[in-house]
Amino acid sequence: MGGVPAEPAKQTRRDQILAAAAELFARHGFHGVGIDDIGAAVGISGPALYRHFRSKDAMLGEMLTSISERLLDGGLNRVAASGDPAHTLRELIRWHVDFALDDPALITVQIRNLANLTDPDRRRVRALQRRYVEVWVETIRKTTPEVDEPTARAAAHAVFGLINSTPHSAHLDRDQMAALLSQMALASLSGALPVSAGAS
Amino acid sequence: MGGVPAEPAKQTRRDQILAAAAELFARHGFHGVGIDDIGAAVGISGPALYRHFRSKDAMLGEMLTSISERLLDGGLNRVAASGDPAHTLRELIRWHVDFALDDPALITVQIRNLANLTDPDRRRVRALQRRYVEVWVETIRKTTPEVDEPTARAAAHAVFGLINSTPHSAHLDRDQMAALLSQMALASLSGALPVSAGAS
DNA sequence: CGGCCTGGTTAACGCCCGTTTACGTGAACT
DNA sequence: AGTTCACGTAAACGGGCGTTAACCAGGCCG
Repeated sequence: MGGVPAEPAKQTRRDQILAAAAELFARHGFHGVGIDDIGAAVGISGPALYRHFRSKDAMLGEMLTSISERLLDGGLNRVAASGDPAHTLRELIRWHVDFALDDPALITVQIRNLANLTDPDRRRVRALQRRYVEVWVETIRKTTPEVDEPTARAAAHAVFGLINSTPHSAHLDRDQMAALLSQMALASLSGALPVSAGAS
Repeated sequence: MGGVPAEPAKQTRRDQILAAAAELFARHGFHGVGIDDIGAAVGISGPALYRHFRSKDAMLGEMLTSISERLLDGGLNRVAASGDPAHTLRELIRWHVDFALDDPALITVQIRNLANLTDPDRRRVRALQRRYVEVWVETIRKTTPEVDEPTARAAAHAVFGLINSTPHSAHLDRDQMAALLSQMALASLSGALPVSAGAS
């Protein structure tokens, strides 16, 4: 018990609110959650939130921006610390899988509530997301130079969809889930990408 | 064109409204779309919609129910008309890919707006979705009997996520997209499923 | 011709909910 | 001790929006 509760205290309230709000937004959607609900979730009631955030939209904005930044930063780090592209790709997959498994609520919110962002916030978030996608595209094309860029981009989106499916299943042990998703992601890329058949 | 416009005429208004509403819901979210917006999209204005639907929630309910029914029916048909499981699986993939590519708006709505359904509607939709997942799970387990049921279910969800990513990319030719998604889906299943490694 | 059903219209109602205001409290610093 | 500031509270405001009401045009049937 007698710990050192000094440094978490600074961030606690804001972050606590953001975490609670993320959970609620994920479950009920942005408009399905009232300001009072969010307050209640952290023990304070209603308009007290305005001591910490300018508006409800600002909460969502900050939430999605920070998610996108974290994703992008993690991706860039994996790429920077890498050897061959194949290894980098596996690292990217592992990174994204871990993220999705550790914060399913954030994933859900980011997917479902982009439309509820303020215009400038949405631009910011989209820009970050695009850069993150580019990290994947470059890595994919280094492992498999035959694929053209649009295909690589579509494949990246598909893999995101695959990994982000995690909030919908969730009835598997975390490690098993991580292994399954990683293997499927890798297989979907290495097994399908070189082939660009013309099916009609 | 002296055709036989008898039977389409009956459905037109309702379906036209549903189609327009689906497009709008997909883009702006259920609450981001006003009743007036939907009316404007089909040339009538506002409350005229109440001649065709009991409420705005009823529109969403009917929309999602019919999507789920169509998906399930299509799945059941492919399974019924099948030979070996491997072929059935490819048919299921093709079916889902075609659906997602032909109606990206419906896919988006179904993913993003489950939470906005009325409780009884949500139960109905979820029941249909579960049955659809079971169709996949059974087929998967017939092709690869070693995998346990929870894993097969998680894999099915992952494949849905992969295929349903289509609204996010969409900058590829339709046939190329179909081929890419089908190949990735198949690869993710056949390349990863037998392997159930214990990663830590 | 005259009534009825169908599918529109516009205006008004009423609620929900984000936001603002006015106010209170206790810790902290001078 | 007194001022200040961080953090809460409860009450009032105001707009947006789903829904309802009242009304109307036209096709069809008797």
